[in-house]
Amino acid sequence: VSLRRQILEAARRIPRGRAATYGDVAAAAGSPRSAREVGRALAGLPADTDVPWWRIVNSQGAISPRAGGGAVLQAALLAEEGLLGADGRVDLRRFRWDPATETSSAAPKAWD
DNA sequence: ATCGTGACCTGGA
DNA sequence: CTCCAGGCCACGA
Repeated sequence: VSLRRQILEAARRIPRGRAATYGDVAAAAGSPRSAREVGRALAGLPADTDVPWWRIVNSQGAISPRAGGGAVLQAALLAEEGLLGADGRVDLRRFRWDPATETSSAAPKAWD
């Protein structure tokens, strides 16, 4: 369960207004190749978890098609944080979370 | 303990 | 855009 805990701890660090990919979280958890395990860990989260699971999307910036019933809620939450683009996907170029920048609102570097 | 199967993925063709 | 194969981990038999 160690890896799973690592994953959840990493996911919990994602600040508001930012999103991360499954791969990012896996890497932050110390297992870069376990993106799928991230999805599995999220699937088992309790409803009252403090983990911002909705900020985790796939490498395309899209909500995982296998996200189950939570997909709709996820889209709503992402939209609320202004992360969702017009195409229904997160623009990772702008909002991708950098594990190195701890809490900070660390200036999301300007994009263009 | 081993073995087989499945999973909210990812990158390449 | 779709299809294909790889790789890591957890779980049940």
